[in-house]
Amino acid sequence: MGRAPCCEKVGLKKGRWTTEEDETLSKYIEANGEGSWRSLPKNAGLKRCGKSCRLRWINYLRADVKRGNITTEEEDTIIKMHNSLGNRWSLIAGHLQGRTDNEIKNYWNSHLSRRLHTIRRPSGEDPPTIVMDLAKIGGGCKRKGRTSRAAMKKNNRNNNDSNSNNNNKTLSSKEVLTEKSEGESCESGLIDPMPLQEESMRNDVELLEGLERKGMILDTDMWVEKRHVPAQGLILDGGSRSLLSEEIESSERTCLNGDSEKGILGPCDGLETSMLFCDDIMGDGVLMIPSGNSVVSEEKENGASSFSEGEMGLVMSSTKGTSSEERGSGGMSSNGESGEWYSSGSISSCFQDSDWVNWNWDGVVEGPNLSHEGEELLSWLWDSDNGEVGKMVEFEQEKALSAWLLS
DNA sequence: AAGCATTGCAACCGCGATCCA
DNA sequence: TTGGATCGCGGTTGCAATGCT
Repeated sequence: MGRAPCCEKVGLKKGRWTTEEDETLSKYIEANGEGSWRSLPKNAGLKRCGKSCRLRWINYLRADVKRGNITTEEEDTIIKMHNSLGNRWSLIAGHLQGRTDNEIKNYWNSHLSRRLHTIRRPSGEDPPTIVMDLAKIGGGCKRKGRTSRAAMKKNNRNNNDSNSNNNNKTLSSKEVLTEKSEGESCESGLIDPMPLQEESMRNDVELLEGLERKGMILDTDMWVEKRHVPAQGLILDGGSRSLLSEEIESSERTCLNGDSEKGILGPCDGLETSMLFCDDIMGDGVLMIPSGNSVVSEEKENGASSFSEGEMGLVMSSTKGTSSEERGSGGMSSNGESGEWYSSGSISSCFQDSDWVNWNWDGVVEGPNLSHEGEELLSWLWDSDNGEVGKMVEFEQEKALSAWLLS
């Protein structure tokens, strides 16, 4: 038996709320207060589900709901907090005055998630093959269809203030990101590096080379040509995934196992490689793990929900693949294997030695150690970003830490 | 001008958490 | 302690709005 419905659905109205319904709901709640959502529609004379009434009130009718566009400050806060907290929209919304979880969630899904990461592949012949830069996101190639409202507003703003962006102003990476993201054309995913990003790219190169020295796989060619999987795996972002997907799918030696809809690729007969794609915080992720282990099959059964918490840049060093269970929410593997993990909003710092943290699944679950989520939050706090964003969210960081501790 | 493609947002849905008798 | 009722959250869907061809 399933649970009882929250309300009698027969005869209830669905879809958009009319102004009359809004007025009715508002007047009733103003007179009687919030709560008792189940009985509210009947008492108020609304042919709506109680849940629908609650949602309408919380997301739209409440007096303290903030209208208008998400500001850049709010956007930065969202990004930072999402990096640490994952899809905990209500928690994030709690740090943004007047914003609802639904609004934050929608904004994330429609604006932020697809432009936070991308992959670059220099045309040069030398490795490293993969270069990632936070600011290289882009909405991809020129698209058809409606320009985003944000872009329209931006265009309007730019038209009104045509000189504002032509004065060699140094853009923050996010600004660059935003500028690049809206409907600009690109070629094969390659974008000329912005001056501001060159150092970051160098860091990426150095760090990725460092990881390669650690024996981790860094080179897509290695994957495509050698199909050799070292003892480690690497989660990449959506851009990496796309690139790898293209290359691997174009390879004769590769086959999809039919679970591609779930995001699982491989294992393939005769190959040593398995890949697990997972939706990640910033869109997509790729987890590369050795085939023949239990992780792949487990993930198939469980719908590849691992790593959906949204952490970015997880690096595995376990040879047996320990990460089959959900991370971040207590559902850790209990097989007691240990490894290393890292989380960051940028893969650049992902491979810095100092950022490597030894973890132990058992410890995460039951020991006094910080949970994964906590580690992430702390890593964010430790990662003293002296930039504007970092300053701006200091207070939010404190609140986030408090919220996390309380939770 | 019409149809198509795409976006963004409001709303719905299912489920876990919490409350309470 | 138990189980039903309710709340709250996050994922997903539907559709109006809008730009492009």
